[in-house]
Amino acid sequence: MSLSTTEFAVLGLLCAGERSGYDLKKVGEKGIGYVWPASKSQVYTVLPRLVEGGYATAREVRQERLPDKQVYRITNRGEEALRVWLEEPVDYHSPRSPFLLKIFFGSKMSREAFVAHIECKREAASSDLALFRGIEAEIEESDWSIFRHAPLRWGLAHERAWIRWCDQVLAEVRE
Amino acid sequence: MSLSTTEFAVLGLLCAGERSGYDLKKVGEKGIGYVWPASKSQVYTVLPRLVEGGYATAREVRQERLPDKQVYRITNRGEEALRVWLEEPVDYHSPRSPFLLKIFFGSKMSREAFVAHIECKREAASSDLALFRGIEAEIEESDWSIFRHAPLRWGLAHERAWIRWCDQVLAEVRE
DNA sequence: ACCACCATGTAACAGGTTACATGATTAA
DNA sequence: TTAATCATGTAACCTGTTACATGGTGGT
Repeated sequence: MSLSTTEFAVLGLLCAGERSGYDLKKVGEKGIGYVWPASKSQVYTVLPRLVEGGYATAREVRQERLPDKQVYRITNRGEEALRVWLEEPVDYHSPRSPFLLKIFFGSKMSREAFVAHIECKREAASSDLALFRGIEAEIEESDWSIFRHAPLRWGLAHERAWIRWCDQVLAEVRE
Repeated sequence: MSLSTTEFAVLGLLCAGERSGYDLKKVGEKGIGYVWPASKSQVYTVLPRLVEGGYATAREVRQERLPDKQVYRITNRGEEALRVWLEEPVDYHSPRSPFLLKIFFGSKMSREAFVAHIECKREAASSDLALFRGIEAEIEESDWSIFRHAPLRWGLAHERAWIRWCDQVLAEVRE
């Protein structure tokens, strides 16, 4: 029985301590959210499978006022499986980009639509950049390790590269 | 009946003229391959669906020596559908990166494994960069439009950004 | 009164991958 | 003779998304 990437992502989050599905969904959004987004239902689907495979254990927690919940804890086996997976090489198949696909077929659309696409992408990149900068600022107070910093820095570099690219393309189209 | 991104990608390729499934698979590999890779079986699955929807027509071509083949041609309806889709805005949800996911959980792996990941990524980026540079050189002879140039230039910028990022991370880890 | 948050799940569906299956021709 | 190219498809499977379904608590 092998685990999916999402399952390993959940195991990774469980390393920080006991969590419910609901917690994971929230914690997941900020943090690994922009690296490996997972839908709520996917998280709930995955958790019992981890228990089944012996990678985690579940425990019911009774609450007053609030609904009862299932809380999951990673097992030794889970930690070991995570470590092994983490240390395995990744394969870098280029991720699909519907955006670049449209640009590629840019000759089949109106000039206005093409420009609009680039402008829109530029704005999206700007706003993501601002978002990442916000996170960066927060981090500087609390001190984060390189493992959190590095992906964030990629985010920053990536969005900046997109902005430069958009500007170049816009300049060329307008001349 | 709505089309998937792969179906639009195929329609886009069919704009250049009649093609068989086999042709598309090959043409697809170089060109849009690094922007929207499609497996052989996916192409063959998609083609009859395009015909069914009236976006393309199929015609059998008899060949001597070589096996007979189905050749597909885009219809007016197909061209129109493509144009409409192309001009629609894209949503930019951050693509999943198993690589960054592993980096994020870098504290759970050995230092050596971590360094190996970064070095490996750097090499992959270098070799992709070389590949893109090769394509760029070819292009300069034949003259390509901005629509082909722009995605390629993104590829170049992207790989260069990765290399810089890897170097930064390696420097930090080693100190 | 209404909305957001807590909390968990199921079912249907979409999109895609991998492996399986076949078989002639041609160049090294 | 071995492998690559031409040529097409099916079937099983995996992963993930969206919509559906429920219901109490607490703030504005």
